[in-house]
Amino acid sequence: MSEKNQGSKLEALVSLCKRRGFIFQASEIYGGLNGFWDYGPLGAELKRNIKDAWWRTMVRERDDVVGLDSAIIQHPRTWEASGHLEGFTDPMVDCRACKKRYRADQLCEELGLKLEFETGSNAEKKLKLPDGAKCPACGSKDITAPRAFNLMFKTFVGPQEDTSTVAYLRPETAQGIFAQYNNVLACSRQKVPFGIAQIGKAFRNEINPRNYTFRSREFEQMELEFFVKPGTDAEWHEYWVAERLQWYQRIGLPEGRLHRYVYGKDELAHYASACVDVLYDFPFGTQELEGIAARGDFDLGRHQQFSGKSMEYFDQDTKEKFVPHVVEPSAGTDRIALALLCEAFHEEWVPTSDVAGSQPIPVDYAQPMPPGCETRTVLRFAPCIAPIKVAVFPLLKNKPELVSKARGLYDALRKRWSAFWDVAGAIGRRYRRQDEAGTPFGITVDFQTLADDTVTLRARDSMQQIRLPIADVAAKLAEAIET
RNA sequence: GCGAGCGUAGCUCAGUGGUAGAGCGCGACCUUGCCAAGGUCGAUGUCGAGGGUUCAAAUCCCUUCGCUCGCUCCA
Repeated sequence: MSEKNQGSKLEALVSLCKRRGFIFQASEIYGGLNGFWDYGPLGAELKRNIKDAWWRTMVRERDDVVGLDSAIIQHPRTWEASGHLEGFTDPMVDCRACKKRYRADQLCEELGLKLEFETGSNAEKKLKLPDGAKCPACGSKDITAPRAFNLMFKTFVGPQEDTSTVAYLRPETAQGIFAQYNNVLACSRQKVPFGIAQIGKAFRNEINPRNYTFRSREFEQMELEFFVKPGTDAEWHEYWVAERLQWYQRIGLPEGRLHRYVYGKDELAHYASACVDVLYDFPFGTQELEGIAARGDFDLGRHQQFSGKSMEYFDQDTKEKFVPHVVEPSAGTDRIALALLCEAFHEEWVPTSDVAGSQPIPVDYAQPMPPGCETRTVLRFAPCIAPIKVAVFPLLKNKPELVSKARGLYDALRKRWSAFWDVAGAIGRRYRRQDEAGTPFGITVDFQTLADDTVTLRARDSMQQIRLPIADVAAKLAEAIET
């Protein structure tokens, strides 16, 4: 598909997400707020399903991982220890002549110079460019003073606003895990190797949020910190990369559009021994869903240093004492939600006024629509992550016996799955509405149901119907949804 | 943050100084035996927001917010 078509595909998806209630712009009634998004009824279900799938795979189905839900606001020292307070500050300069922008430190490095501090008694140190600094592009010396960008959201604990009460909204959930490492270890009876998993909101004051929800200022992370014996980092890192790639395929992202980016030695943070990003082919480019990093003992070591509390682990078998090394698979829930939406979104040509069972064909954007066809928009979510699993319809709403029979089935199914009830309009319209919501199954109660207790089960992707006894419905759905 | 473009109904968009529109969608009712069907009726809205010019502003000017693209950034 051409770049233009990719762009219009994303536009069509954005429009559908609003129309059907997946994603809304945050604070829209006040003109919106850059970098923030709200999830509507279907989006909330979708995200919940992603998080449930992750938690099930990473925590419940494993013996060696336990969960945590730590506070968004941690002691400010946390961010000194983690390096975020310093490392998140990228001083930037602009060339007034040619309008290019640079990171001040990178600009200086390029010119073989060093960034300097303003002389003065200001409590906050101000950076300044050294003499001789010039724009590498146009050579102009008319460059703005470095401006500091702290990418952490700042707030105050308690009603007093001064430097003693400054706190930050966490830029990642990981540090809450490291800070509670000792407590979790003590209560969970886990032994190294073991992991602590957490799902939660994180906040970054991104310079320029872009690409729909891809880079947001408030977002949700799903992070595992997996603690291993020093020296076993590499094998565990490899293990988790493979595990995670498998998980993405299970929730419906095909292998062909997933990629791994292996960091070169020169790209790694100084304490890291390996890092692999899991990438997905978004319409706007191939971008990260998750980073899996082998971080050594950097995090626990730093917290040990800053808190004065020992983070050492005593291995009963070998009688060794060590600070565990950590392997960190860190995924972005909102990015995964966006990837699933992009992957699921399809437009198809379907013959009009045809009987049930007509086969849809994928839209060929290079061709005009064949005569006698119309476009069907369908979200082909994997059943396990579809916001609504099944919709139940009485064939006609003005026949009370159909309505009450269908309602009974709906009430039974909704106890187990998220289900949808719709009596309004023609049956075909109701099917198509569910196609746009990504609902994999539609069940219709008709007059034959009243006679023999069978219903039709219509599949979203093929538009095919089968007839089966009501007694078999739950098993049939479970087969598709719960595998 | 810089540059360019854009912002009108839920969605897609028309409307260049003079009574805010279309298609689709949405709601109610009727009809209707399985793929966006037909009929009748209905609601769509501070034309992104604020200010200015004008007898008169969706339209012209300024500011601001948001979106898109490019630059930059992505620890």
